[in-house]
Amino acid sequence: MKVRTRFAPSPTGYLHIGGARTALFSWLYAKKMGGEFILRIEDTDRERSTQDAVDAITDGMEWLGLEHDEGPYYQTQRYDRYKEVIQQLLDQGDAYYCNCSRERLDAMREEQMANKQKPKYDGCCRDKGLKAADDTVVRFKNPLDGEVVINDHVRGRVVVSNQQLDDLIIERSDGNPTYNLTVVVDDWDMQISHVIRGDDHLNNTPRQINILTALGAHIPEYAHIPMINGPDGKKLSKRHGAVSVMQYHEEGYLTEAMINYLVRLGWSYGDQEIFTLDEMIEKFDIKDINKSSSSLNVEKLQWLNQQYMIKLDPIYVAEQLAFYMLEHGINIENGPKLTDVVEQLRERCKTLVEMVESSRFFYEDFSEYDAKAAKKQFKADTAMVLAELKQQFTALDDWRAGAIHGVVEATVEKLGVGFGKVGQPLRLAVTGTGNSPSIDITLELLGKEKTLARLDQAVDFITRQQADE
RNA sequence: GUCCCCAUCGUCUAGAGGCCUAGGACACCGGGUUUUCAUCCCGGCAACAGGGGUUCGACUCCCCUUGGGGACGCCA
Repeated sequence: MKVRTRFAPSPTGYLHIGGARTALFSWLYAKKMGGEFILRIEDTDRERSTQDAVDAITDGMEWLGLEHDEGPYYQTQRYDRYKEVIQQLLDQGDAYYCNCSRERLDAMREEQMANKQKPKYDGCCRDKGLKAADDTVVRFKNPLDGEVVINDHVRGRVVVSNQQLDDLIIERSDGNPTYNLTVVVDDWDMQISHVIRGDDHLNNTPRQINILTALGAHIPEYAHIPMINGPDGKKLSKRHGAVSVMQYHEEGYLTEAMINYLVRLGWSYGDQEIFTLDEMIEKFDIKDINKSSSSLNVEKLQWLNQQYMIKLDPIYVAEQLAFYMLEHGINIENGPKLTDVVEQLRERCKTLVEMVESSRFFYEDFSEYDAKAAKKQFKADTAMVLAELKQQFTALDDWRAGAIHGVVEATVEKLGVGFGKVGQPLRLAVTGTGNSPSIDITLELLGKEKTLARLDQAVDFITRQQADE
């Protein structure tokens, strides 16, 4: 049987990190097995489903590179089919109409809780033979006894007694089908071979298997993967910051790093930490997925991101960087080539957004210096050092790192001071901060004109500073 | 409350009864390279939740306790 997996989000919000990983695992497995990956939008909750959320999810999938081979299917467009299946269930006596009021249901639940029982529908209308009416729902006749066995590929054998289950609603009084019915019908119709989903659905699985069985449908393989917790080990929530995968995009992470981080969360292949996409596809296997939930750790993501910035082709990284430059209002026409920036800064930055900020001085002038660095580097005699440097640089025609380095060294010698007395003030003067790539390369990329202007500006600044004291 | 699931360093994880003096990675702390900051290299800190079994032998198997998570909706 051909492997067909699916990702079936409900469009009620952004694509969160847990969903993204579930999608990744499904996608990887399909790719590995030469199968297909299907995208299905579960939008039967008309109150909460929005087009914006659909867009947010597809944007996230696109950013991660998780292309689907089929779909997206929308459940709201398959209502005729659900009706048909509900009718079939009704006809064969596996479903019935129920007119119990919400009040009665609520009261019953409360009483059962008070009696320390598991709340469940009591089957009140099961044998009443009610006809369809405005206030009736359709319930599935769940088997009264026996048990359902799930041979989960991650969890192993899970057994649930039918006595724990109840007759769930498959069609609301407004005629809309419910989740447990639509999933079953879709997984069946779409010939899904492996249902890979979050383990919050493990409890739904026995119900779904019962419906599938009543329908005479083939039961798919199941793999319930654990949840992802926040850095504090508690349930993921907005308080933790980045829950939406697109937020990581905004913060300057590469999709390669994100995918690599995600795949290692709950899955491993020996001691290997870094995987190319092809390696992932080759080495991924459901049986190697962990059973326990894991917590998010941004430091590791950052480390991976830097590894990828260093490892990937600078041309590619520069293309990514261009997006952030624009986003952060930097005109890249005003400075060095982005590939040069990438090559010089990738070992000093964890994210592309960081790289934007660290390279800003190449493109934009500034009027303030890093206070701490200024206090340390801009001393009374610094103006003289910088003035001397300016004079030397003005006379330099060969504006390349090697020659620039020579000038700095000559100045150090001429003034009879340590390199630190020259290099650091120079760095601060041209970048506004205490750190940058090596000073000669920094100057080469910055250009002669800007270097001279900034030396002037720094001399001015120091002179005024002296006057103030 | 009832049912289901889970449990190795702070975090991600290796470990399928002897290979474990429990390995790797991130983070952290030292040291080296680097006339800035990083990168890189070397070293260090740090875990089998607790208690019972089974076994010649348990991180590995079973049971209990504890702790965490999930489900219990005319949400998905």
